[in-house]
Amino acid sequence: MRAAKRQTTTPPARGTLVERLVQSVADDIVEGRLPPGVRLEEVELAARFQVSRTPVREALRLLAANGLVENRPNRGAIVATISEDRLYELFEVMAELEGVCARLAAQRMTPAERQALEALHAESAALVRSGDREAYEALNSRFHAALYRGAHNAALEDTVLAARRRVAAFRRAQFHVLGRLAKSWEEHDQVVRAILCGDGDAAARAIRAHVQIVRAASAEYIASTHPLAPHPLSANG
Amino acid sequence: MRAAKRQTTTPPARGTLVERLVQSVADDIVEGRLPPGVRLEEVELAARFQVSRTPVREALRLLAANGLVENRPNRGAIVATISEDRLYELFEVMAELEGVCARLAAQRMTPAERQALEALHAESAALVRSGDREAYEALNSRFHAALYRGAHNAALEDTVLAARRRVAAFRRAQFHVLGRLAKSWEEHDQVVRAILCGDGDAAARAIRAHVQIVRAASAEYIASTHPLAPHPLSANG
DNA sequence: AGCGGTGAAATTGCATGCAATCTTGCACGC
DNA sequence: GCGTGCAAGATTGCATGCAATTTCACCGCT
Repeated sequence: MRAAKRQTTTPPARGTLVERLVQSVADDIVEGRLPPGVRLEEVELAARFQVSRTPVREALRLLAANGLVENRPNRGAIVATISEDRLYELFEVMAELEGVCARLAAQRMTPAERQALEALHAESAALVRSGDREAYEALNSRFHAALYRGAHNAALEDTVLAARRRVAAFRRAQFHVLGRLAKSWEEHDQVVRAILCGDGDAAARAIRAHVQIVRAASAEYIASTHPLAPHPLSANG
Repeated sequence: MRAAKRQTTTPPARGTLVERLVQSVADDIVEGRLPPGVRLEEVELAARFQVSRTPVREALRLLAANGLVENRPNRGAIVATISEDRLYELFEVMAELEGVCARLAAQRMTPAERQALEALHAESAALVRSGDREAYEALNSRFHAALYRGAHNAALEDTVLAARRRVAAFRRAQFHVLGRLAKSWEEHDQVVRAILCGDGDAAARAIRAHVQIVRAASAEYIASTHPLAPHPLSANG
């Protein structure tokens, strides 16, 4: 246990072990390296991270509390799966929460925050032209995060970020649908304009529509690649 | 903390140990038997529940993930404290989430659900007349729960229930403020009427106003009993 | 007296071991 | 042939022990 404190993969040993495990596994799930349904065995994870089972267990329970893994008592943990209906529900929650954030942000953002949001938005325009999906997605996250923060309510921010993490595991590659990049930017544009005008209701409507469109795009993409749940309802293959 | 083991309701060991610990400690916090700021030492809890530290640790981490306890690394856990500003934020989140639920419920509730909501509401009227605060609070919880369920979105229901648990630890005894019972019923009445009419926006407005009033009443009560945080700046504005 | 260093006690973090439960493969009986 | 019971392996649940960190009282110094 002596030299186990220096994981050359992660620069320094920062934070507690459990925190790092949670972060690492959560990233793997959200980034798609651990697809839904994969079993997460404690001994295997412990071996991979060179730690004992105890911190692994605690990390798995935390991830289960965050909705990223399912923890069946005495039956092990798996990466959270989701039905089409449930994913629809999660997107609806996201849409409503982002709508609330947008409305409050339109009312409360400081001039500096409005400028920063506009700057992010302008910066992403160049990525639309170059078609850099990955960079656009990164900026997209920052755009939405700025919106959440602009509501000036840390509890609301935490809530919507948690919802975003849950949904992120299932909505990767939304921009793979053709033409989504430019459309996404235009939808953002409406949100930005409404916020700069201080029209909270318009901003809420715009972002709710945006998320609903993202939902539709994600459903389309997911349906075209692999069925997430054994839902033989629409078994048109 | 002597005869606190009045758990005659669940004599058999159902569920996993950690689940029972979480439930028990969460109840103690929400019901006020464990006030904010109290230290939760692992060995003490382990001794009280006659278990080892391992399940206690996992339970504490889960409670921390739920926002009911604060878990400082290497420094132990305490029952979650909250500043006045943060409590205000939590109430705002509650108000917005309940507003979303009310709007969707007005659109989606089945006739049977509408009848059930109306029945709950009518039943609580008698408790207002008799002034039975405790019974009213129980029915109040069921009323709000029916509203959440009426939105027909399990993810939304989970989200708002989690927020409600977080805020519950700090809003006990809202009905101690004089006359709150009758006013609360009247506010509910507006919500019920709007839902029965199918007017989602009106229902959302009504329940948001209701929660904001509850917030004010709670703040009043809390300020009159004990200051939760050393926040001398009354950011009333 | 006030202040900073120091070491022991207290407490948490992690590792390991055993018991309980679930899974799986196979033999047995219908 | 196929379903059922059962036992061995695999996996999780919990207990215990040791290491690391924090806390705090005590002591010496300015």
